[in-house]
Amino acid sequence: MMNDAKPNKFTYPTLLKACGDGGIVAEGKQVHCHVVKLGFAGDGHVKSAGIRMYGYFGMAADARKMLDDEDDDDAVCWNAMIDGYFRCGDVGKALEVFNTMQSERIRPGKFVLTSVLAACAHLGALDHGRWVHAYVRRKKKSIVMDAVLGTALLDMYAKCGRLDMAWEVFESMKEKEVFSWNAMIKGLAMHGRADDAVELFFEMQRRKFRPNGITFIGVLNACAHSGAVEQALKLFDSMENVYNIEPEVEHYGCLVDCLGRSGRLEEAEELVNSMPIEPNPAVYGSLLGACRIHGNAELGERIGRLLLELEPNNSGRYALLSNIYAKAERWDDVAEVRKLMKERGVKTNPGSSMIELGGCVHEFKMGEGCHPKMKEIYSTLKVMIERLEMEGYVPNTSQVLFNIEEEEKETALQYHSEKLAIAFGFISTKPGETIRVVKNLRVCDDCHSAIKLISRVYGREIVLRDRVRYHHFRDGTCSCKDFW
DNA sequence: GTAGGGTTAG
Repeated sequence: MMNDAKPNKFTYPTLLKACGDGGIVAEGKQVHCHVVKLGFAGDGHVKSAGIRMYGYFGMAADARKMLDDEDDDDAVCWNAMIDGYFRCGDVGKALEVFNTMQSERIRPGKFVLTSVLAACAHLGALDHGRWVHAYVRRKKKSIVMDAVLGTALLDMYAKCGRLDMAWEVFESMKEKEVFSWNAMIKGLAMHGRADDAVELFFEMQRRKFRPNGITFIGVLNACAHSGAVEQALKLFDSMENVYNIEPEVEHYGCLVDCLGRSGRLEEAEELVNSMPIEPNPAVYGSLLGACRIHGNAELGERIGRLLLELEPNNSGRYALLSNIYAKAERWDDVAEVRKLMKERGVKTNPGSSMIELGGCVHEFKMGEGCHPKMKEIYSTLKVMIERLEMEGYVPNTSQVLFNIEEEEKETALQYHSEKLAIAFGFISTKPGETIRVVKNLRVCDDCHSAIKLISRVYGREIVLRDRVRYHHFRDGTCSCKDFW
């Protein structure tokens, strides 16, 4: 017989997976059609591979349709769906699906729990993450804490502001891999603990783990956010000389960031011009950010104009350039950048802050009044700001039309999203309880100084994660030492 | 008998 090579249901999971990995959408859809025609769509292996493929394509709705169409689904299918929503940027949906899965009495194993922890980490959903941790502990006979699950758990704690718990998990892990060390190093870096991050970098080598390119992104990042320029230069040089790792564009970006933040703008620019690989927009972005911090309008203008052509749709770049002009009181240029943005139809990226209370994630956007307690939140905030003003706080909103690196505009009653989230935290927690907020953009100068004061005046610890790092406010100071 | 799963960075 010559029919041996005819495709059967065993062929399709591999095929779907390959389409997903290769990002070939048209082919993938076609394979899916075949699968349906041949009646294989209900098979668990086929189904999970299809869901995963659509997730990789960024087509969450199609993935969901596959999940819902046939009812033969197991944990692998659900896991593909959770991961799919995560990839598509709908992290809240990922957690929702996890709940649906459990209501259908499918028991999560280590794979699902790992995906869920990644979603919690992203959202800053500490309570959800803690629940997973408790679940893993409860089921320790059936769920083995391997390096991947442990890493996801410690990463969740670090990204949710609990560096102490991240460390505890890390230390207790019997199985560690390079990525576990990387996650812990990055966690320390995010929290501004540069010395500890570098120390751990050496410790991993004493334990015979070889740093890789990602490890270096972690340590270089740590240096950038603590002003440890010499350390960063030394580490960067050692990449090739000692570790035989060729620096990639991201590593150059870290170094440019580090030099620039520390005010060594000439060296930063020199590095951008002399680096052996083509700088990407992120590298120029670091340089532009440094120009804002240090008020260098001359360099800022050159780099800003370049970036506006490289990335005409990135609203953050316009905001940053406009900010640099505003700082130099070049108001005509500020207006021109805004006009350019309007002409090109560039949409601003709205700031949003999340706070998790009672197992529920609340999201706030500036100027948005849809939260049921919005009235109370605004009046609380008004009272708080008045109190701060008595303590010497001066709202810093007069000068710039856009805020830091970003796009938010602030008027008397339009508070930045983190202020709204914090006010909501105040009316929803007991006195003395730590307030934890996660923001999608970077924190601005004004909010930063206001929150410092809030932490002192109201005796509250406030933990704020912005787009790149943590700020622990306590007793009038911030863990970033005002260097961010 | 053959096939489908999770982590760190960007």
